[in-house]
Amino acid sequence: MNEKFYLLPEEKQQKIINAGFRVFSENSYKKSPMNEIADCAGISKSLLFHYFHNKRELYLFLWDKACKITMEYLTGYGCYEPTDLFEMMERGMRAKIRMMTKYRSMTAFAIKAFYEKDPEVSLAIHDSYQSYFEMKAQDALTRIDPDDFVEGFDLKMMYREMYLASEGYLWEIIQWDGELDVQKLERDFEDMLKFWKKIYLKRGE
Amino acid sequence: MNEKFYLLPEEKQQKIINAGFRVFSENSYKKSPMNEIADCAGISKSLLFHYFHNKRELYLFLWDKACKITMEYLTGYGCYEPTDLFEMMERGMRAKIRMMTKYRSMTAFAIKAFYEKDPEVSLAIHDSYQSYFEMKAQDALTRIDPDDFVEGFDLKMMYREMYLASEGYLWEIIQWDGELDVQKLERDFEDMLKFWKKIYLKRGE
DNA sequence: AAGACCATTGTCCGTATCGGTCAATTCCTT
DNA sequence: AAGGAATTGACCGATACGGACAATGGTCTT
Repeated sequence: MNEKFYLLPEEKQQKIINAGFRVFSENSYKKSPMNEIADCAGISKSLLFHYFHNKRELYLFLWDKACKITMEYLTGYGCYEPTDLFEMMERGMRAKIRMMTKYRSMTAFAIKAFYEKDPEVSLAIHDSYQSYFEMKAQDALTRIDPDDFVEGFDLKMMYREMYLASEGYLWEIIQWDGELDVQKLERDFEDMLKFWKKIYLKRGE
Repeated sequence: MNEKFYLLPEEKQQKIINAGFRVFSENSYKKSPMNEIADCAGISKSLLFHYFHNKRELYLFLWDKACKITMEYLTGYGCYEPTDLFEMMERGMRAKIRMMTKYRSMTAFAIKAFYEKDPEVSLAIHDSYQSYFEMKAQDALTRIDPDDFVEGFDLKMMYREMYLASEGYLWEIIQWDGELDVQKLERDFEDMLKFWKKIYLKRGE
């Protein structure tokens, strides 16, 4: 890509990036016209091609951007610091909610890109994904002390339960296309957490 | 549409219909080429236009088909008969799982169609949706006897919890693009239900 | 065998859109 | 005014689009 892109005023960069997220999140890679992206960013197609030499380059740049931002959020909210399970879920969810409200189309884009099948980009996406996230996950269950929980049920089941509910929650948010109320979302999720603690934990809190 | 379509052997009808579901579920209405649908159904574009005089007609036909099948499943599995809440959730989920495995792309299509914004079809979709489903829902919570549940927590919260987890579950299924194992899915969900009963119900079962 | 009927297809059309190029224009700085 | 950078409009060849229509080929009847 053309390094001069970074010399643009922040605001203009953002506008272009967001336009890319928007269009690519609504269509497959192949059916996302550069034209539309340029229009959506308020610039000419020519200028877009001036900064990104071709479509693939722009797409991969956006993917990388999305990964970096996600990474920032997750670490910024302490999701990778060792704590107990609920604390981790809360941090993770808070990070995701914030991210989704501030960069909604980016989140949608990231999901779609992850499942993109076009051979022109799919391989690069997957490779990049591995190097970003894959090793970081899955250590959630290891830092659990089973003695904290009420007896007689499957811990994995509980984790899966919570995981699915969170996913359903995020899915609900993504679909909704009105204005998002961060505070309300966070309150909602806190309620869910409280509810879980009450039910799953011995001490109830 | 051309009524002769119904005279085709069932198998061929299905192939065309499924092709439609596939393509329309993967792209927006505008960016779903009739060409692609015909190819996917193994017939010529001309023949497709022979049965459905234009794109809009095919799209709306598919939507109607999806609604009808959904309706059949829901009633067929007794989802509208009055029972207790868990029984209802189980029936509903069983219906949805069966439907998603047998008509996966149809389900994806229905979701996408519901959110379609193209003015050429969006209005018709929404009107139709209302006449199909909207009045039927929301009576789930009314047939609950609060005495059955453990005390001290919000019933609505619980319902929301379960609803979200189910949605997350379905979302997971939709994304997965390998072969689906119905039995495993149903076992999974039954486990979730058992888990819920154990936690939420006084009697534990 | 001839014709009638009908599902199915190939071909064509006019238009629109695609990714991408490039010369021209505008804008800013000195 | 001049030079360089930012930005654009016009253009290209290719292709894809929805849709129309005449031709093909098979099957049944007579």
